[in-house]
Amino acid sequence: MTRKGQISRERIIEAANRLIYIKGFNQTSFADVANEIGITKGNLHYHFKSKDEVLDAIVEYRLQGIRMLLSDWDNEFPDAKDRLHRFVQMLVNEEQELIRYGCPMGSLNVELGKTQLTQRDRSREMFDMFTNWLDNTFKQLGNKDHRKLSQHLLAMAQGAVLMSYVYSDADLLRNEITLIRKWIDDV
Amino acid sequence: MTRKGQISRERIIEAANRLIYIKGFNQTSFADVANEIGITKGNLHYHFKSKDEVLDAIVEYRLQGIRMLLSDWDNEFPDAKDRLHRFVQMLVNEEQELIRYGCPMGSLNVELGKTQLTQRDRSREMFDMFTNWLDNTFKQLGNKDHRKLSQHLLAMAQGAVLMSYVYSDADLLRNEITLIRKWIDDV
DNA sequence: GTCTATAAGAAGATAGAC
DNA sequence: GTCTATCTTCTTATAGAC
Repeated sequence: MTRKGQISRERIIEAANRLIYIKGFNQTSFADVANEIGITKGNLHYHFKSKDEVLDAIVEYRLQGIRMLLSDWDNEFPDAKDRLHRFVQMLVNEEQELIRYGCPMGSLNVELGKTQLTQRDRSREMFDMFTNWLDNTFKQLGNKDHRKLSQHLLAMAQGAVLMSYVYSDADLLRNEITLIRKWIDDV
Repeated sequence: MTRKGQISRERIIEAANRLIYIKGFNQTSFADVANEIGITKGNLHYHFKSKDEVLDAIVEYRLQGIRMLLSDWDNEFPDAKDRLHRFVQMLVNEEQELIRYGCPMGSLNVELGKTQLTQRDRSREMFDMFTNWLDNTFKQLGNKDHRKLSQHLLAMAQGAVLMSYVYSDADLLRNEITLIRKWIDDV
């Protein structure tokens, strides 16, 4: 693949990723994505034969991002509890986007889970990545119920984001974050 | 409106409500709904001029259901804490559907919040109904932070349902329910 | 009220010129 | 690689017969 081709492909993935987060997968058309970056639908189809392939690329792109994120956290925070707090800090850093558009991972899974089961299976890997990372972190804290704890932390985070998204309410999110932090301290 | 007409309208709303829960709003077409109850698309359009009107009717239908539900709980459980536990019991009773299709209220709001803001505002009233009811219940328990507590309980419930839906995992849901119940007891 | 027929547009996808 | 043109299918919606 040529250098120019790689750049185009990357631009498509980034634009599609953003649009799908904002508008949802089924509400984002080839025309939307093509328009966004100033190419035609035909050209887009040269790079991706189907919408399904675009989704595949987006999920892979996101997985790669999560992989790097978790790797960075592992390097930066040797202490397990610090890592848990870093996880929660993500909700603070992304506050505005979370309130406006919800969790990119959660909303995509909810949407695909309804009717696109195959695609949903792939997008679930994003959850797996966080679940497994949290699982290891709780294990390192010596907790026997590490699996349950990792799922519970994810559930609290998802619930907090969903509610603050429903009500477009930053205070709601901040209050939930406080509660989650207390929970982490008490674990 | 004739008796026969009312029956048809009711049947349409119930079928559309179910399909929209299972498939999502944007993925449910007029043809789907018409097929489901054995009428034609043209006939459906006689009863509802637009898809938006169908959604309106569904939201009103659901609100009515929630209104009755909460009213029943108020009558059956004079004790505030019993009422909170009755709320959580809903997650047990609806376990299979929640795991398969998620929360009807949460998933609809997530979907509409992306691009259909007007319709989303209406569907948010379902959340308002629970929020206000829980708010009153916590107030009755004499808690100063009643608003925060009601939002937190809803957030935990939504997070629990979302995670168990993502993983199609009844055990995950049951474990979360146990934690929520403990939280209620400690409030 | 319920039907058939049809319009009008959007969407995913393909073919072929450049 | 990128474009234009076209196809097909689906979806919302309307018109008019019965």
